Amino acid sequence: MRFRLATWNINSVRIRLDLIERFVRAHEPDILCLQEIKCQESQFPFEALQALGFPHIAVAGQKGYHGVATLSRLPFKLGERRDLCGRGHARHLSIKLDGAEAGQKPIVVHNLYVPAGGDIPDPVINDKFQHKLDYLDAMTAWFSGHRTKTKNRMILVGDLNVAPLPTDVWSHKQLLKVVSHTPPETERFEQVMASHEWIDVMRRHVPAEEKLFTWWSYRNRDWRVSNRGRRLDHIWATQALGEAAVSMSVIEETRDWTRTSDHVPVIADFEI
DNA sequence: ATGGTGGCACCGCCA
Repeated sequence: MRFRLATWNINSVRIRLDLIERFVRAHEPDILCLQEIKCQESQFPFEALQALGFPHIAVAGQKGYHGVATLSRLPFKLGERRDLCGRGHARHLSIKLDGAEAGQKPIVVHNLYVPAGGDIPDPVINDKFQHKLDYLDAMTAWFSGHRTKTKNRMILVGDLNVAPLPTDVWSHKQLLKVVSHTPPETERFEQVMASHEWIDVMRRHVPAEEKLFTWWSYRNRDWRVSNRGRRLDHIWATQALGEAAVSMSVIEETRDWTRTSDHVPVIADFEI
């Protein structure tokens, strides 16, 4: 079984349907995980996305903010929608892929949108930063509770809003005090990864010495020239699927499209 | 050192 998985923080699914169509036609993902859909499930453009070749759709939405959706050409069962910090935010959704081989566990795909954390990296005066740290801790606790780390077949994708490595930001030194790359965040990020021996699929394909970004601020006019990017979007796999991710690519071309998202899609091909 | 942009929904919030 081979499938192509893509993740993209779309920053409003409703106003970027044309860009989703353009991306899907060019890259033909079998599963597309979207974050920041910014709408309720009742407002979600099911018909338009089904028409793009995704008959199977799961949505966790809320009014105006956040929200994730997983679109699939392959049949799946809805897993769960976790509210990790109990604030009623729609930030997680998991699915279980059908068609697994006899005797194998299903493949679970987690789609996550970790809180951005606000501007000031101080949990005492900035509750949004506290929430982000709590959210990462809750992820660690959650995955620590999973058994059979080597046999569970799970993929986790999404906008995790942390750039963990020095080469995941345009300037390690200048961003150490900027939310997304501060030590309290990157340390927790490492703890989440360790909690289930998650594999960083993107870094399996691009050496840690090389810069690798998935997000460029809207505030930099010429994003390609200034290249002040960060790697905020991630694809992880459990040990049982680590070798199955046979290729990975960051689709930078979408960042040049008119009225696009500030995040670009990341694709991984799995050969199970 | 500062301000720079964008979406949604409300008369700012969140990113």
